[in-house]
Amino acid sequence: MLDIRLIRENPDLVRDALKKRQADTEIVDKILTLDENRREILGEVEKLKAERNAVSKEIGRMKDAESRQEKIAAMRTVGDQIKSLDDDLRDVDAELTSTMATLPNIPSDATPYGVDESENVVIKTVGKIPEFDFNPQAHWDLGPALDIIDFERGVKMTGSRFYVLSGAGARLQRALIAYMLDLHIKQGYTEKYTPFMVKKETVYGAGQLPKFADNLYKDHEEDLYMVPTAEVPLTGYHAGEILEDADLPKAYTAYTPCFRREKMSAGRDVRGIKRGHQFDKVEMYMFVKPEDSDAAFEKMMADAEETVALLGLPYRILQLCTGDLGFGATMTYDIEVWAAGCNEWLEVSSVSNVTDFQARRANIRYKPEGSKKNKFVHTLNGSGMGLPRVLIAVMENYQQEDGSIIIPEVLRPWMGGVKVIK
RNA sequence: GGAGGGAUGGCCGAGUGGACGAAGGCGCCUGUCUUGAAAACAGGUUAGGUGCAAGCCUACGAGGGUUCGAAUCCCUCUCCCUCCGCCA
Repeated sequence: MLDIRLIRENPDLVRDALKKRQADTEIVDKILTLDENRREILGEVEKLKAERNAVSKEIGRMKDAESRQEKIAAMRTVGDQIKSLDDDLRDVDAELTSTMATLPNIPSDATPYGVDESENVVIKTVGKIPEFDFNPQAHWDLGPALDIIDFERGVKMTGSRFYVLSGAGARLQRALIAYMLDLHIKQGYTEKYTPFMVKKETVYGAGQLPKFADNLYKDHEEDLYMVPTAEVPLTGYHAGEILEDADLPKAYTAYTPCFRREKMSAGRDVRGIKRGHQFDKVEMYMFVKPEDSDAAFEKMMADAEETVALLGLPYRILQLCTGDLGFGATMTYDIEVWAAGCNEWLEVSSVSNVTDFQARRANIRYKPEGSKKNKFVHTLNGSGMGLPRVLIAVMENYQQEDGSIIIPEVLRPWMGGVKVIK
């Protein structure tokens, strides 16, 4: 959610932001009209309410029955007017809010302009793309051969794009989760275990609703949503709260499964375990003072990078351009790892500075030291990281000619002595 | 799933139709006193909207209703607690 004042006072800034995102700008005019309309009605109804309040107090003190009745009758009319204006106000308010809710955040000046993902900027590439003296296999061949990924049974039980990890495969994923959480704790994050199902308001607060309604799984009986990312419960964690200046920044990490309905046709992009409807992810999340969010962004980015670097995987960092930026983000870096069998870069992490966009929706503020006025915090989120794709990269990059997979050194503490999956 | 009880400011808690944004206490802040602190005393201490401002409006779990007027009466919902049932 953007600040209505910003839109009111600086509509061109907002229009410009929408253009950079390749989005239509007429929504701005709609908002301006609704806002003007709202304030006009508000002024009117508040004047009437002030009158009613004053006269009602008078009535309470009046002794003379006749003039008292007169006042009561007069106020009955005013009451009707108020009711009708209040109805109008509610309608305009609701429309204004729902329209505002569809407006994306304003890209940072540091975000490069671009039309779509083809214009994202590669910031750096680290590590060498491994070379094999044999033909490296993709995980969808390696996995079933080692009996660590079972596609058929996943499909049998649930449907396409579901799978079962088995034996050392399941354990390897669990090792990755434990490795990531323990590393993030060392980096200064506090671990949270959150609900995996949340209320509509919680999803809305994180900015996933209304825009991504079609991509969410929902329990209609209880009106609960399955989380599409831990970002949702971690944003909701402090929703409606006023945080203490001294308690900031707050840095959290959480492991959750993520559930996404997104319907995509079968093909290269969804092959194997690249893009299931259910996947695991470890997330980093921060609540910071506005003046600290740039530095927090750099830290989170460094933390994400360390996570992939310690695994010994070749990776590259991309800065998203304005046309590819997520709905709530002002600036985003993606980390992609090289997958030797798929022969492509896979996105495993996305780190974003959301500024006050989620905080405004979820109403998360803090009391600045020595100031009376509460301010919205800035929030940042970053994956650290998406499990299936890291699993793919480990499997494919650490494979050997006989189809076995060497376990990276950093994961061995959680592998119970297993050094090679064969 | 059934029965009952409850929800008021940072916390405790009073308030059953009229000067109540809300008594009292605790906590916190400021001042007086003090070398300093404590104590005592005095004052202050919710958030949002709107307006150039003075101010005005809104909010006592949420939403609706009754009324000239609602923390207070009525309806619906949500959450919490106790007991029964069921259950990892």
